[in-house]
Amino acid sequence: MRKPCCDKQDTNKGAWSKQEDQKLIDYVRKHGEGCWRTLPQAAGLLRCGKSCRLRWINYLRPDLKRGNFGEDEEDLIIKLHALLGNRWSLIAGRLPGRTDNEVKNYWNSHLRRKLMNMGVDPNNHRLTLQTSRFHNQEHNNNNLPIHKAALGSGGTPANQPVKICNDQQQVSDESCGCEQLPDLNLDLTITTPSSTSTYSIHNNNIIDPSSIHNNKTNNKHTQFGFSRDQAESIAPSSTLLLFH
DNA sequence: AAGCACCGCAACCGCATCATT
DNA sequence: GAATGATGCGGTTGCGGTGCT
Repeated sequence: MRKPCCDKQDTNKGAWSKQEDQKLIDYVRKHGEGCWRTLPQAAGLLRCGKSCRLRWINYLRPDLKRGNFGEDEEDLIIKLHALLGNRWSLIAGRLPGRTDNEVKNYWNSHLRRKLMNMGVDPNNHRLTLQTSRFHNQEHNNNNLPIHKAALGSGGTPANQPVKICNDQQQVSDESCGCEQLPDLNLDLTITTPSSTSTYSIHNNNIIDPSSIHNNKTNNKHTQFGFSRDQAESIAPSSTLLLFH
């Protein structure tokens, strides 16, 4: 049986005070991140290490970008969620200055609803019947990706609630009478700001340029922020089609 | 102005994963 | 390979703010 991460009797819980914040900031500035377990005592905080870590990462870190998410960030989150699922830390890793908690909260409070209003199941990023039709029509009308078109300002289909085929149930294109989805010709490229390398997803194949060099790293995670295992386990979804 | 409902965010909790011995 | 400890992650909760009646 594992010991609890801290002695809960002697720790504060709940909102952080300014003094606590300042202590944490001072300590991390002096000693850097890490050793979260011993940090509270060393910094004179009556908090558990996990709590300190969370506070620092989600709120006190100097490189945090606070404020509303931009449209491009929204787009990226949706794309990445379609690729990665609820791997918030990986998604946040692609958004400079954003934390996993922030991205997760934003997804749950804004983007989920937006997608649902667009007739996209936020869990599997598949279109439902009504909006498939809408999508086809929309797609024919202009070449904007549906997310761009729908999330953009003005005249969004989100303004017009869309009937979902079947509550909580993934609706297959076939069962809804939609035409078969065309063969994927998806070319979604992910780049890191610090790297010229990319993962390309093309025709359902994930191409990792680094594999060419066969770098033997022990790291589970690649420099791209997610492992090849993860990337390879990603199944293409309808949302990705939207960006086709 | 008061009560209520809803929403967004910060924080907590439990489990998973990684590193070390 | 097993055991143990530290850290990271994702789901969930609870509180405070805001808008509506």
